[in-house]
Amino acid sequence: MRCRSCRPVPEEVRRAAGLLERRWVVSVLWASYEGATRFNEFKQAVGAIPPGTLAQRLVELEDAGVLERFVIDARPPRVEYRLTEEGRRLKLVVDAVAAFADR
Amino acid sequence: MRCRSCRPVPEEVRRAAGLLERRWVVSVLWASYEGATRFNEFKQAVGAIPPGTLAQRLVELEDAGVLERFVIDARPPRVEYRLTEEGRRLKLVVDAVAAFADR
DNA sequence: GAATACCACTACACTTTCTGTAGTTGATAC
DNA sequence: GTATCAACTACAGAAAGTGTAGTGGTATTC
Repeated sequence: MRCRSCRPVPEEVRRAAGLLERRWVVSVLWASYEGATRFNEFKQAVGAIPPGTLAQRLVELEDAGVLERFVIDARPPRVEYRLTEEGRRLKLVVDAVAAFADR
Repeated sequence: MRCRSCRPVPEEVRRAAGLLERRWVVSVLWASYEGATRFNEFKQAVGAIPPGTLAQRLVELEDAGVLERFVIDARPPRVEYRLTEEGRRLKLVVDAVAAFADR
Protein backbone atom coordinates (compact mmCIF):
# COMPACT_ATOMS: atom_id res chain seq x y z
CA MET A 1 0.00 0.00 0.00
CA ARG A 2 1.26 3.43 -0.80
CA CYS A 3 0.74 6.36 1.45
CA ARG A 4 0.09 9.41 -0.67
CA SER A 5 1.89 11.65 1.80
CA CYS A 6 4.63 9.34 3.08
CA ARG A 7 8.05 10.02 1.70
CA PRO A 8 10.58 7.27 2.18
CA VAL A 9 12.94 7.74 5.10
CA PRO A 10 15.98 9.62 3.77
CA GLU A 11 19.20 7.72 3.46
CA GLU A 12 21.14 10.11 5.73
CA VAL A 13 18.55 9.79 8.50
CA ARG A 14 18.93 6.03 8.26
CA ARG A 15 22.67 6.32 8.52
CA ALA A 16 22.53 8.58 11.57
CA ALA A 17 19.91 6.35 13.15
CA GLY A 18 22.11 3.32 12.53
CA LEU A 19 24.67 4.87 14.82
CA LEU A 20 22.23 5.13 17.71
CA GLU A 21 20.33 1.92 17.15
CA ARG A 22 22.78 -0.27 18.97
CA ARG A 23 22.69 -1.10 22.62
CA TRP A 24 24.37 1.28 25.08
CA VAL A 25 25.26 3.97 22.56
CA VAL A 26 23.13 6.66 24.17
CA SER A 27 24.57 5.83 27.57
CA VAL A 28 28.14 5.87 26.28
CA LEU A 29 27.54 9.28 24.73
CA TRP A 30 25.91 10.54 27.91
CA ALA A 31 28.97 9.45 29.86
CA SER A 32 31.25 11.30 27.49
CA TYR A 33 29.21 14.50 27.88
CA GLU A 34 29.59 14.06 31.63
CA GLY A 35 33.33 14.05 31.22
CA ALA A 36 34.27 10.39 30.91
CA THR A 37 37.33 9.90 28.74
CA ARG A 38 38.85 6.62 29.88
CA PHE A 39 37.68 3.07 29.41
CA ASN A 40 36.98 2.46 33.04
CA GLU A 41 35.29 5.80 33.48
CA PHE A 42 32.85 4.85 30.75
CA LYS A 43 32.47 1.46 32.34
CA GLN A 44 31.59 2.86 35.71
CA ALA A 45 29.31 5.59 34.41
CA VAL A 46 27.37 3.21 32.19
CA GLY A 47 27.33 0.45 34.75
CA ALA A 48 26.00 -2.80 33.37
CA ILE A 49 27.66 -2.69 29.95
CA PRO A 50 29.92 -5.71 29.31
CA PRO A 51 33.52 -4.73 28.56
CA GLY A 52 33.50 -6.36 25.14
CA THR A 53 30.48 -4.37 24.14
CA LEU A 54 31.99 -1.14 25.46
CA ALA A 55 35.18 -1.79 23.54
CA GLN A 56 33.17 -2.37 20.39
CA ARG A 57 31.04 0.72 20.87
CA LEU A 58 34.15 2.87 21.38
CA VAL A 59 35.67 1.57 18.14
CA GLU A 60 32.44 2.20 16.26
CA LEU A 61 32.08 5.71 17.61
CA GLU A 62 35.67 6.36 16.69
CA ASP A 63 35.08 5.01 13.18
CA ALA A 64 32.01 7.21 12.92
CA GLY A 65 34.08 10.28 13.80
CA VAL A 66 32.25 10.89 17.06
CA LEU A 67 35.14 10.14 19.40
CA GLU A 68 38.86 10.36 18.96
CA ARG A 69 41.22 7.92 20.63
CA PHE A 70 44.49 9.13 22.11
CA VAL A 71 47.17 6.96 23.63
CA ILE A 72 49.02 8.86 26.31
CA ASP A 73 52.59 7.82 26.79
CA ALA A 74 52.73 7.61 30.56
CA ARG A 75 53.60 4.72 32.84
CA PRO A 76 51.36 2.79 32.55
CA PRO A 77 50.20 4.14 29.19
CA ARG A 78 46.64 5.40 29.17
CA VAL A 79 44.00 5.81 26.56
CA GLU A 80 41.61 8.72 26.28
CA TYR A 81 38.52 9.00 24.16
CA ARG A 82 37.57 12.59 23.42
CA LEU A 83 34.53 13.99 21.68
CA THR A 84 35.03 15.46 18.24
CA GLU A 85 33.04 18.38 16.88
CA GLU A 86 30.75 15.79 15.31
CA GLY A 87 30.36 14.14 18.69
CA ARG A 88 29.43 17.41 20.32
CA ARG A 89 26.75 17.95 17.71
CA LEU A 90 25.19 14.66 18.75
CA LYS A 91 24.57 16.08 22.20
CA LEU A 92 21.29 17.54 20.97
CA VAL A 93 20.04 14.02 20.32
CA VAL A 94 21.07 12.74 23.72
CA ASP A 95 19.57 15.82 25.36
CA ALA A 96 16.31 15.14 23.54
CA VAL A 97 16.32 11.58 24.83
CA ALA A 98 16.99 12.84 28.34
CA ALA A 99 14.21 15.42 28.05
CA PHE A 100 11.85 12.71 26.89
CA ALA A 101 13.00 10.48 29.73
CA ASP A 102 12.35 12.79 32.60
CA ARG A 103 8.79 13.45 32.98
CA MET B 1 38.73 4.11 37.69
CA ARG B 2 36.37 6.66 39.09
CA CYS B 3 35.69 9.89 37.33
CA ARG B 4 35.29 12.62 39.91
CA SER B 5 32.71 14.39 37.79
CA CYS B 6 30.92 11.48 36.09
CA ARG B 7 27.54 10.67 37.48
CA PRO B 8 26.14 7.30 36.52
CA VAL B 9 23.67 7.37 33.65
CA PRO B 10 20.20 7.81 35.19
CA GLU B 11 17.87 4.87 35.11
CA GLU B 12 15.16 6.73 33.18
CA VAL B 13 17.58 7.79 30.47
CA ARG B 14 18.59 4.15 30.15
CA ARG B 15 14.99 3.14 29.80
CA ALA B 16 14.21 5.75 27.15
CA ALA B 17 17.40 4.86 25.30
CA GLY B 18 16.44 1.21 25.37
CA LEU B 19 13.43 2.09 23.27
CA LEU B 20 15.54 3.68 20.55
CA GLU B 21 18.47 1.32 20.64
CA ARG B 22 16.89 -1.28 18.41
CA ARG B 23 17.17 -1.44 14.68
CA TRP B 24 14.69 0.53 12.59
CA VAL B 25 12.95 2.30 15.46
CA VAL B 26 13.95 5.78 14.35
CA SER B 27 12.80 5.04 10.82
CA VAL B 28 9.49 3.61 11.99
CA LEU B 29 8.87 6.70 14.09
CA TRP B 30 9.87 8.94 11.19
CA ALA B 31 7.34 7.16 8.99
CA SER B 32 4.61 7.69 11.55
CA TYR B 33 5.38 11.42 11.74
CA GLU B 34 5.10 11.46 7.97
CA GLY B 35 1.60 10.07 8.25
CA ALA B 36 2.05 6.31 7.94
CA THR B 37 -0.57 4.42 9.91
CA ARG B 38 -0.87 1.04 8.22
CA PHE B 39 1.50 -1.89 8.15
CA ASN B 40 2.28 -1.63 4.48
CA GLU B 41 2.67 2.13 4.65
CA PHE B 42 5.35 1.68 7.26
CA LYS B 43 6.86 -1.06 5.19
CA GLN B 44 7.09 1.06 2.10
CA ALA B 45 8.31 4.19 3.89
CA VAL B 46 11.00 2.34 5.77
CA GLY B 47 11.98 0.20 2.81
CA ALA B 48 14.39 -2.54 3.71
CA ILE B 49 12.88 -3.57 7.05
CA PRO B 50 11.89 -7.25 7.13
CA PRO B 51 8.18 -7.75 7.90
CA GLY B 52 8.85 -9.78 11.02
CA THR B 53 11.02 -7.03 12.42
CA LEU B 54 8.43 -4.38 11.58
CA ALA B 55 5.71 -6.41 13.27
CA GLN B 56 7.89 -6.75 16.33
CA ARG B 57 8.77 -3.05 16.43
CA LEU B 58 5.11 -2.09 16.18
CA VAL B 59 4.23 -4.33 19.12
CA GLU B 60 7.08 -2.91 21.17
CA LEU B 61 6.12 0.66 20.40
CA GLU B 62 2.57 -0.15 21.31
CA ASP B 63 3.71 -1.73 24.58
CA ALA B 64 5.79 1.35 25.27
CA GLY B 65 2.74 3.56 24.83
CA VAL B 66 4.15 5.30 21.76
CA LEU B 67 1.65 3.95 19.26
CA GLU B 68 -1.90 2.76 19.60
CA ARG B 69 -3.29 -0.06 17.50
CA PHE B 70 -6.81 0.13 16.12
CA VAL B 71 -8.54 -2.58 14.19
CA ILE B 72 -11.01 -1.09 11.75
CA ASP B 73 -13.94 -3.29 10.99
CA ALA B 74 -14.10 -2.93 7.22
CA ARG B 75 -13.90 -5.55 4.51
CA PRO B 76 -11.11 -6.56 4.58
CA PRO B 77 -10.48 -5.43 8.15
CA ARG B 78 -7.64 -2.97 8.48
CA VAL B 79 -5.26 -2.06 11.22
CA GLU B 80 -4.07 1.43 12.02
CA TYR B 81 -1.24 2.48 14.26
CA ARG B 82 -1.62 5.99 15.60
CA LEU B 83 0.77 8.06 17.62
CA THR B 84 -0.12 8.69 21.23
CA GLU B 85 0.74 11.87 23.11
CA GLU B 86 3.84 10.07 24.32
CA GLY B 87 4.69 9.23 20.74
CA ARG B 88 4.35 12.83 19.69
CA ARG B 89 6.73 13.85 22.44
CA LEU B 90 9.33 11.55 20.92
CA LYS B 91 9.32 13.61 17.76
CA LEU B 92 11.89 15.95 19.30
CA VAL B 93 14.32 13.05 19.42
CA VAL B 94 13.72 12.04 15.83
CA ASP B 95 13.99 15.68 14.76
CA ALA B 96 17.32 15.91 16.55
CA VAL B 97 18.54 12.84 14.69
CA ALA B 98 17.37 14.32 11.40
CA ALA B 99 19.06 17.64 12.20
CA PHE B 100 22.28 15.80 12.97
CA ALA B 101 21.89 13.76 9.82
CA ASP B 102 21.68 16.55 7.36
CA ARG B 103 25.03 18.05 7.11
C1' DG C 1 -15.22 -17.57 -12.97
C1' DA C 2 -10.17 -18.13 -12.83
C1' DA C 3 -6.20 -15.99 -11.95
C1' DT C 4 -3.95 -12.48 -9.78
C1' DA C 5 -3.21 -9.02 -6.23
C1' DC C 6 -3.68 -6.79 -1.69
C1' DC C 7 -3.45 -6.70 3.39
C1' DA C 8 -1.50 -7.73 7.68
C1' DC C 9 0.85 -10.46 9.15
C1' DT C 10 3.27 -15.42 10.86
C1' DA C 11 6.93 -19.17 10.50
C1' DC C 12 11.30 -20.73 10.19
C1' DA C 13 16.09 -21.38 9.54
C1' DC C 14 20.06 -18.71 9.49
C1' DT C 15 23.28 -14.92 10.68
C1' DT C 16 24.67 -11.20 13.52
C1' DT C 17 24.87 -8.98 17.78
C1' DC C 18 25.07 -8.95 22.72
C1' DT C 19 26.12 -10.99 27.28
C1' DG C 20 28.82 -12.76 31.18
C1' DT C 21 32.76 -14.33 32.85
C1' DA C 22 37.60 -15.18 32.78
C1' DG C 23 42.04 -13.92 31.59
C1' DT C 24 46.18 -10.95 29.91
C1' DT C 25 50.23 -7.74 30.33
C1' DG C 26 52.82 -4.75 32.61
C1' DA C 27 53.18 -1.45 36.22
C1' DT C 28 52.57 0.33 40.90
C1' DA C 29 50.81 -0.07 46.09
C1' DC C 30 50.89 -2.34 50.45
C1' DG D 1 55.13 -11.18 47.15
C1' DT D 2 50.29 -10.53 46.98
C1' DA D 3 46.97 -7.56 45.38
C1' DT D 4 45.31 -4.04 42.39
C1' DC D 5 44.66 -1.17 38.38
C1' DA D 6 44.18 -0.04 33.35
C1' DA D 7 42.55 -1.32 29.08
C1' DC D 8 41.27 -4.47 27.07
C1' DT D 9 40.66 -9.63 24.52
C1' DA D 10 38.53 -14.43 24.17
C1' DC D 11 34.93 -17.36 24.03
C1' DA D 12 30.67 -19.82 24.52
C1' DG D 13 25.93 -19.24 24.86
C1' DA D 14 21.69 -16.28 24.50
C1' DA D 15 19.08 -12.89 22.22
C1' DA D 16 18.01 -10.07 18.29
C1' DG D 17 17.61 -9.33 13.42
C1' DT D 18 17.27 -11.18 8.37
C1' DG D 19 15.29 -13.15 4.15
C1' DT D 20 12.09 -15.73 2.15
C1' DA D 21 7.86 -18.21 1.93
C1' DG D 22 3.30 -18.68 3.07
C1' DT D 23 -1.64 -17.74 4.96
C1' DG D 24 -6.63 -16.51 4.62
C1' DG D 25 -9.90 -13.72 3.27
C1' DT D 26 -11.29 -10.06 0.11
C1' DA D 27 -11.26 -7.53 -4.37
C1' DT D 28 -9.99 -6.60 -8.87
C1' DT D 29 -8.76 -7.86 -13.62
C1' DC D 30 -9.35 -10.57 -17.79
